[in-house]
Amino acid sequence: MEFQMSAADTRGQIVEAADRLFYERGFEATSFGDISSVTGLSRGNFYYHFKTKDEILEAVIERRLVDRSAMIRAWEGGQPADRISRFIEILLVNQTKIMAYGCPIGTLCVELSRLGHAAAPASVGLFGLFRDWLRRQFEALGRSEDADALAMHVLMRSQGVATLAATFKDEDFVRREVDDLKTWLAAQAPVAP
Amino acid sequence: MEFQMSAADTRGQIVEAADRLFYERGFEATSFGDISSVTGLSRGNFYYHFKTKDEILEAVIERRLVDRSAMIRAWEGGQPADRISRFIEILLVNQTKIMAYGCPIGTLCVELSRLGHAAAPASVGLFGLFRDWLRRQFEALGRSEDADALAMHVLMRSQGVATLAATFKDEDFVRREVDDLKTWLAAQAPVAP
DNA sequence: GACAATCTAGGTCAATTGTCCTAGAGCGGT
DNA sequence: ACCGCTCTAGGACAATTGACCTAGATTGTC
Repeated sequence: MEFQMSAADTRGQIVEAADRLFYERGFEATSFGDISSVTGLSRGNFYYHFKTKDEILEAVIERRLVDRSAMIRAWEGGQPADRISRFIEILLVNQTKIMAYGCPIGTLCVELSRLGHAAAPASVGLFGLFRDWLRRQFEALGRSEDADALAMHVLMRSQGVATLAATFKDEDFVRREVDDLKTWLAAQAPVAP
Repeated sequence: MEFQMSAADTRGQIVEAADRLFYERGFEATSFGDISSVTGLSRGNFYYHFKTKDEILEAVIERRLVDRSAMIRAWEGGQPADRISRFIEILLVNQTKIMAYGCPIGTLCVELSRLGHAAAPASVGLFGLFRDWLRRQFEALGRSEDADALAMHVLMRSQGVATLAATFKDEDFVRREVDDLKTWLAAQAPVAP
């Protein structure tokens, strides 16, 4: 190579490629050869930046945590119900990818949980991020009593839509369920303004 | 071996073990060595009964189709709403396994769809089985107009509950969502008897 | 009891896996 | 120009993978 990249850039490149591949193919199904092909970096180079494949997974989870935190932060404006709506609309914004690969968080959690992987709890933390945030929105909506249950309900329906979208690849279904979920949401406010 | 099993028994033993392992670990993550350990049969023996690993997968899908068809047939008694309730209650009956490995159909469909596996459409057929059956129940319930959409809605919520159950392993959540889904179901009948 | 068909065990094969090692290229400071 | 540190490439490693092969054990039929 003529020009050497800074270590941080290379590391970021690896994590970015791994993030995408872990989503599209799954963690176990993604090999170092795959990441090597995508990044153009040699396999041996990975072991300067990471000791094991599991360490790359940790970095990917951390990257997603940062990314999703920023996403949530960008939703701060507007009423609580509008913020929840933005979460629901991820299903439309990322529709193409979801129909092809499912939900990046849900699929990862199930895969890691199933294999009893050490990083499984960390991946659940990704869900926890949205769960806590949704709970706070429902609290702000005046539903402090069952805020967490409502948050789980929204997560549940998002996951269900993502799974069936990846299975049947039906755009109308996604649109319909997003509308239905929004209708449900509108009925959750205990008082009208 | 002292006693030779009939070919059908051996084949069935392989498919049964593969069915369980494909569920618990996933298709790709399950090796011939794993199936060999569980069944006590030699690796080489598999290739007398199946040409490839994909052929075992086809047999597993076929086995599940037969199994789920029988399950559905056993629900024939009672009112349409009661039958749909039995479907919903799978989440409680198989709660332990679902909390450990997710839904056997949903996880398989997503894995095969993601990898672009040739057997992906066949696995979607497993969903189709329940989808069609649920649609017929909603038609019998007097909801011919949107019967399929209602069927997909029930499937969607089941998948969502299964995914979050496998993620958070929260029994109360499952119980709560099953109750909620039944409440929703009770509100779907256009006329009371 | 002998024979042919059916079934099984175990070995071998090339390919791929995650991991490790080392030579050396690129870089910043002197 | 030199040196030491950071970074990279490419090969080697043992282990595991799905697939294939073949000798022989078991079985049913005559």
